[in-house]
Amino acid sequence: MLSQSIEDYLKTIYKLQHGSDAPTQVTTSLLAERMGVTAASATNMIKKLAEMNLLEYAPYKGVALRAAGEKIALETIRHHRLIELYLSEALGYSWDAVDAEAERLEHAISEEFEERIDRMLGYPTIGAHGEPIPDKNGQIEEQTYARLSDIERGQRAVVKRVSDRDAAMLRYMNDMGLRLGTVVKVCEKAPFKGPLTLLIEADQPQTLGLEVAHHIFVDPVR
Amino acid sequence: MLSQSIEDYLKTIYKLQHGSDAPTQVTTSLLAERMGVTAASATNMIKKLAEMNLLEYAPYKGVALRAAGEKIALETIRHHRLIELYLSEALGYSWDAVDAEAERLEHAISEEFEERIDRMLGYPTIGAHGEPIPDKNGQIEEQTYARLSDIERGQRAVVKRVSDRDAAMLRYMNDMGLRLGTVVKVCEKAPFKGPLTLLIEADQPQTLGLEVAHHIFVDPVR
DNA sequence: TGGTAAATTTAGTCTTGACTAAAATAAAGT
DNA sequence: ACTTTATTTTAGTCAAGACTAAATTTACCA
Repeated sequence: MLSQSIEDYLKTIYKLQHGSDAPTQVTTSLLAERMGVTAASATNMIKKLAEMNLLEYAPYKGVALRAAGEKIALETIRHHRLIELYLSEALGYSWDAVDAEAERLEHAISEEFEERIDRMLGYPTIGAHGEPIPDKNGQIEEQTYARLSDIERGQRAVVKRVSDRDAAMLRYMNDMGLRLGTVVKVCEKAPFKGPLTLLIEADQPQTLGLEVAHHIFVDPVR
Repeated sequence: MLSQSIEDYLKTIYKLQHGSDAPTQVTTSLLAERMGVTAASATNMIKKLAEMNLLEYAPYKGVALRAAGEKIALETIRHHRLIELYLSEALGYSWDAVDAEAERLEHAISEEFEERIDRMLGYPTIGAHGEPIPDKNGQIEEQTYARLSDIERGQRAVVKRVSDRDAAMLRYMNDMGLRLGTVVKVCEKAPFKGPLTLLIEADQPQTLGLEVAHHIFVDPVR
């Protein structure tokens, strides 16, 4: 059994490599920042993971997962996303609360637990925030969506995924009435990176800062 | 936040102090054995817990929980038993599988999780194996039942609780058809600590070794 | 009551994964 | 191309919680 810490590092590296922010290289400092540790600590762990053949390490350059490391990362992500969805569907957790809870549970559950909630949820492929859930074999379908911030004025779009990085932002989006599948229409876009005005289904128009819109992924309609 | 290890020690001490096996003293070696560590390791932890005022420690004699330690123990036990019941009721876990899963989950769940499953289960007071579940304030109603091994021939009794110490034994009891609430009748008792013959409700009579019967707690009827 | 066996504690080590401070390397600007 | 700055790595610590081996205490029995 691998330590919780190792699983977390691998998961974080995977998400950095495949995230929508598309970093060229996964550097030590970036990883350290995401893990909430110092760069020195990250270097230590990187060396250990490289030693275990879980990743490719070019000192001073960055890291990349090897097949074995990616497998573990995907298993961990699968656990995380299944638990998030379960918390949301079966226990009524809100969008912004599932991540923190899943963060701890993902390291504690057995294969049996995973299988039971997977079955109970009907073998889902999309998580609570719209992320793809890797299957048991570690297969994952990474999707690429447009950002709401890039949608043209007058365009309508379906909310497909939201970033789960910031719980407060998730709560804000939730309180605005945004859900997965919600159809939104961009009514206005203020100039100079100003806020956009959004119409959510039959609701009243609301303004939304670019920063938030940047973390909402949509599929334009028509 | 206290470490997982500390919670486990406190929980184990509580169970030793209040268990049906009624040990006179909770000794270092007994605690070490239950925790699966060496006596030296147990001594270290005991000293640390005494330092934290969580328990009373008389070197070479034994330990006893102080109020603060008991509170933590009961919170941990509450988590454990709520999770066990949830796994059993909501996820279809078998009697013998809940303990191992709960053992890891109990340290990972939040207060919110606890509250949600508590509500979902209807604020239960009895756990999956018949143990009392401490309430949110750490109040617990310890019950004392007779052991099936002590029941006289011809007597009928209701299964109220089973020991959860040995998963294999739990599985065996389960496969025999024993459940909480099951009414059993002792048909025969072989001499010299021999097996007893049991009639389970409308079933065929079955023989059961004393060792197992010792771990089944019942309420005699009539 | 003294001697031995069993239980307990002490002393010292190990591993994991964090940290700080210092050294080394890479990158960027003049 | 050289210097400054930022990033990364190295070196050395620390805390938690386990371990083994040795020393100590208790308990029991002759």
